[in-house]
Amino acid sequence: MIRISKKVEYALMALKFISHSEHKLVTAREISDTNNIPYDLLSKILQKLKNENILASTQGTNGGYFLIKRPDEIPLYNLMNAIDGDTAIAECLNESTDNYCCLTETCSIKSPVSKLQKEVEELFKRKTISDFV
Amino acid sequence: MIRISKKVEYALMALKFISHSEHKLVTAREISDTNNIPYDLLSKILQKLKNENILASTQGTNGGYFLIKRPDEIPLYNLMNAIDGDTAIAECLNESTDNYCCLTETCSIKSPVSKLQKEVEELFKRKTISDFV
DNA sequence: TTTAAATAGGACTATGTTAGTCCAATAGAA
DNA sequence: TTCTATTGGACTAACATAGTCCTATTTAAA
Repeated sequence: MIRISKKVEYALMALKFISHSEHKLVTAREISDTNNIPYDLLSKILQKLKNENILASTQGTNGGYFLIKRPDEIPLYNLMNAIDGDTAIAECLNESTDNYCCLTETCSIKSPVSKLQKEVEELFKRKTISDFV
Repeated sequence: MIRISKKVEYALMALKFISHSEHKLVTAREISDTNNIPYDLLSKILQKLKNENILASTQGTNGGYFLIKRPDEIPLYNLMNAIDGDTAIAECLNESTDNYCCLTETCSIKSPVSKLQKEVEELFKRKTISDFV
């Protein structure tokens, strides 16, 4: 099963909402209420988008979030990486060394799977947030 | 995270092994031993490939499995469906009615996500087992 | 006709991931 | 000082995946 996570869906909905908003700043509460997204979960997601320099925020009363990149400058690939971490389609394709695959010696399909990985990656790099807003 | 399951990886390895074998029949044990795949798990996978009319089998001593389709006639998409069930990239895109998404009314991204779904699907339909053997 | 080798298949468990919750701290405007 | 908002750590619940165990059933060979 190959699936984009609920968190990424929520992120897309949030970014759509923010990019359509007339106000300078949009609060997590607003987004949560209008899109039926659990508030606490959404907060975490927005923070990750901030850390990835997709959003910026101001705290305190009248605070909120705003976009600091144009939607067409944000590949879906980056969004997914920011939220869920690695996007490798198979564990063994992960760069991190602590994810050593015990089949390394005998694996007969590593090369074609890598190729598939690249094609999926390209698809998700081509897609940007502007395709969703 | 978007990922093909270990089961699908095992299926690809098994199909590669079978398609390269000189013998008419290949046993689950042979495949399991030479590829380091857990025997019981592999058995289940081969049975599913049989139900999907990718493999056929004969039981009993000297029994085993054999391919009944050419690798280039088996889209990766079908393999994944046979083994893991639905391949929708988002829950809400599932056809089955018992998978009702509670965001249906408010979901703002259904249409672009559907489009992405189609593109991913096409990629996995284009790829066939012959790309892996 | 017995035995061994093989597929067939149900039920169960262990582990890991995802989604979601709870709580406390910090920042800033009114 | 109080209220509103982001920040962020820790935890829990639910679910999916991977793997195991056990018992038929089928068939060729001894």
